[in-house]
Parts: sequence; C-alpha cells; structure tokens
Amino acid sequence: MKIATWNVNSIRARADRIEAWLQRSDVDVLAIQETKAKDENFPWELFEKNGYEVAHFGLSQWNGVAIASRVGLDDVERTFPDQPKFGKTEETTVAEARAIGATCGGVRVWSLYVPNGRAVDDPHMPYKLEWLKTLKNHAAQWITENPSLDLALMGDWNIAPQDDDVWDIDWFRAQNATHITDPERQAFAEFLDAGFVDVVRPFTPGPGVYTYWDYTQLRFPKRQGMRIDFVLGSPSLAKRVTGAVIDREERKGKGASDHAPVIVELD
DNA sequence: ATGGTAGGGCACCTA
Repeated sequence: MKIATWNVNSIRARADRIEAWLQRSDVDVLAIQETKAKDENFPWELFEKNGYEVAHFGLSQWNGVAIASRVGLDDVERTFPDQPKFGKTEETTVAEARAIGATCGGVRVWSLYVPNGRAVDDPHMPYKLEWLKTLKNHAAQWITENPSLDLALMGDWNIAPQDDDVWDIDWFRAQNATHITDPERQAFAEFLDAGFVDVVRPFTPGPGVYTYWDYTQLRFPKRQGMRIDFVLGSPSLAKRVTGAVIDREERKGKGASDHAPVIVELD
C-alpha cells in the first residue's frame, strides 16, 4: 500500500497536474493540503473518475484539506478534538479547515495543514504552537490507548526541524524567520517524544533534500528549499514502512505547486 | 529600485 501527502496550493489551479500525478504515482491514499476551495467548488469528479473516494473540509478560499483513497474511506473527522480557533474578529473566529481524518485500508490518516506562524511576533505564532500542542496531546492519547493503531499524521507542518532542512540556516536566522525557531522545533519534537516516527527521513537523508521551494527568487532551480512536509507514523505504522520518496520531479515545469508530494510505501 | 511568484477573487490577503 502506498500513502502520500501533498500541499497542492489550490486544487482547482492544479486539477490537471493532480490527475496526471495520481495516474502515474499509483498511490492508494493521498492526503491533500491547501485545496483553497469550499465544497461547492471542489472537483469531486476528478477523484471519482480515477477510482478514488474523497472527503474534503473547506470553509473558504483559504486552507482546505482532503483525503482521497481507493482502499476505503471511513469515519471521516473534520477538525481534531479541541482544535484551537483563529480569526481576526469574534465573528470570524473558527476552527479552520486544517485537519481531516479518515480510516483508509486499516490506516488512520490525518491530512494536516499546520498554521504558518507568519512572523515570530505575530498572533499566528502562538496559535500555531497551541494548535500543535493540542494535536500532540490527542495523538499521544490515541496511540497510548491503542498501541497497535496504524496512524499517519501527514501534511504540511510548516516547521523545518533540523538546520539541514533549510538551504541556509544562517540566512533564516538573520531574517528572524519562522519555521526554524526553538519553540516551533520543540512543538515538533514533542510528537517524536510521544512515540511518533518521521518515516520518510531515513529513506531521504539530507542535506539538500527538501519538500518545498518558494515561487520567488528562483528558489527551485537554485535548489534553495525547505523540508517542511512530513509523515509521522505511530510505532505500529512505522514498522510497516518499506520505503519513501519525495517526488521532486513534480515541482518542475509550468503550473507546479510550490510543494512536492511525499510518498510512503507500507507492507 | 529594498521587489522579484502564485492563487483566490476582485481589494488585498496569504504563503
């Protein structure tokens, strides 16, 4: 079984590339982030005509997460328990469309779009940290209660956990950039402390291995990227992993997302 | 010259 995660940066702008990728990648489950669509604008037929069931969670033109599966799609959950809310005003404050869960072929899959943080002193940063802490607390409880649970937390984590996960750590520090700060890295590390495993890194060691390249500044041709998309597996799932790849080819050419798909092979 | 691209939706926000 093959499972994958991909921040597509608009499901509508990327429809043709996503369809072509599904056909050649042959994945059984795809966790999608940044659909940037409401349900009424979601291209359901794209998945159905290629043999995938799909569940989507989208509230506006921002965020949006989905799971497509050809090995079953059950017990769909939109938002995780106690998911922190965010908004500019009281009326617009909601649990955003950043998490959707489903059981696919016996694996509990979560498609996650972790808040960006925006700037180290922005209100979005404490929101990001609280969001991660709440998710970690629940995910840790899920695997404690059920140690045999095959669980995959996959998506765009908006954190580069190691210095080698960015193209120039000194440049990032000089910018006072997000994604590399100690609190963000600590929030990520707490998932590992709880028993989750980065199942992709052993098969794709760095340095110079990334999942995201900014559209500006010719970052992709200059190989200046960031590793911020991860699949964290429960101990039980991690034992089943036989391989993983980052599909850097998909970042090439006109109309590419700024993120590459990340694929994990399970026995 | 202090940006540089991309997307959604139609002014400007988000990344």
